Amino acid sequence: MGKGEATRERILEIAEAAVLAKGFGATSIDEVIAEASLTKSGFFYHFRDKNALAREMLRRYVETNDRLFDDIFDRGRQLSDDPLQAFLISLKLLAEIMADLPSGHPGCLIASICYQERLFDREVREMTARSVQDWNARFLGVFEGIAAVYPPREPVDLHDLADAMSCIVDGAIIMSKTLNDPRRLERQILLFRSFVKLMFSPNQSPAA
Amino acid sequence: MGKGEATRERILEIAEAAVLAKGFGATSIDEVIAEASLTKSGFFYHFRDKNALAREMLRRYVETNDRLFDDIFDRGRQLSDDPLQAFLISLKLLAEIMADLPSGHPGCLIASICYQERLFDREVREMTARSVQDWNARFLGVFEGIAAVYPPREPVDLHDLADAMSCIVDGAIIMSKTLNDPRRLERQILLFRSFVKLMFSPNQSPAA
DNA sequence: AGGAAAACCGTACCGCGAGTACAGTTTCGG
DNA sequence: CCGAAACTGTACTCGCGGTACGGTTTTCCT
Repeated sequence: MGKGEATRERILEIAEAAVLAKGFGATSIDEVIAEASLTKSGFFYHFRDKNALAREMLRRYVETNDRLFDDIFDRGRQLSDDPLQAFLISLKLLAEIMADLPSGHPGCLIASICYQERLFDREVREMTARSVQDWNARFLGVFEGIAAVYPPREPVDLHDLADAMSCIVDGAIIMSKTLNDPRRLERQILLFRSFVKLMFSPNQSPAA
Repeated sequence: MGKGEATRERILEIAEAAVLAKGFGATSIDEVIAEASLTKSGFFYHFRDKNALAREMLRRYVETNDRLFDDIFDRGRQLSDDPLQAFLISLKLLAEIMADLPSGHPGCLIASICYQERLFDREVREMTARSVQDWNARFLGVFEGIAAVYPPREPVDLHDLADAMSCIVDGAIIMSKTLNDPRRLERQILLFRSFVKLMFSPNQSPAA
């Protein structure tokens, strides 16, 4: 990694934390460059404007999350051949990772951008839409695999179930941040896990 | 309603739409007053600063939502004496209302504030936390009523279930806005409805 | 009707942050 | 050691939040 690239990464990291805490519109370049020990000229050498910064931040964020999901679901499949069990394991892993974040989840950049849409150009908004759709498609694949083996107890649209994954995580992040209680995120993920388990588990009376 | 109060309402309405679309930090007072046909002096006559505006916006938003929930859950209870059925009816009503919003849900002000927390004073942040807790408590009461009659199929913490309500709505609003597809919100509410139904329905084999 | 208070308007100003322009300087890699 | 990459420094424009304050209209109450 060249020196320039390292600086870019440093800027992006600082900017992301600031944007998640205060919003994009309220994040000043002056403050970012102060923390990065850089001059304004230095900043604009790397990013032509604030929108370029947003694009790179988003690209970085999506990439990181994609890798995380890849890891988690790969591990789930490694640990069980059964698609339902594999998914339940993955969800547990996800919950653990979220619980282990030192000061809670810093926030979802897509949600942050969503609430400031008019600030960004079309390209950024298309990137957010695309990444959400990608995640939905990923989960849809998982649920289709499960449903092929275990018919759902209630009639359920697998698309909606796939969407629910992102919805719950995003919603729970907001609640965790608002109430300043990081554990809520973990608990909501585990609750969704219960739901999936209940939905696809073979129909039988509970052991007494 | 006096004339001053009407102006205040007009300002709040315009500001809310702008904040939900662009974020608080990026919403300029100049633009708000232009749309409200008001001068800067007029604005500062009503609100001492931007934080006072935020406080009033939030108060208004919470009040509106509280009334909506009151209505919906009252109607549910009117239409069925059974707590589970009443809740399922209320959720259906909620889904319908969300689906009928002409251009989709405009956004959750609490989520918007959450992603710009550092912009607001302690009072505003405490108001958001308090209102979320109130909603959670409301739903907890509902689920306790249901669980008293129908023991849940899976061991579930009713607090988590109550939290899930707000999480899903908030998350689904974000997805709806990001994908520009208002129907997702409705569908997620109905999916949660299926979950509750499945969780508390008496254990029996499905009719063949 | 009249008068006081409420609800504004106009103007002038300050400071901060985004962004531009551009010339000069350091640092790194081949 | 040379050229490109990675910056620094300075100086400027413009829009926005916010202040100050005097003047004007509108409303409401007696």
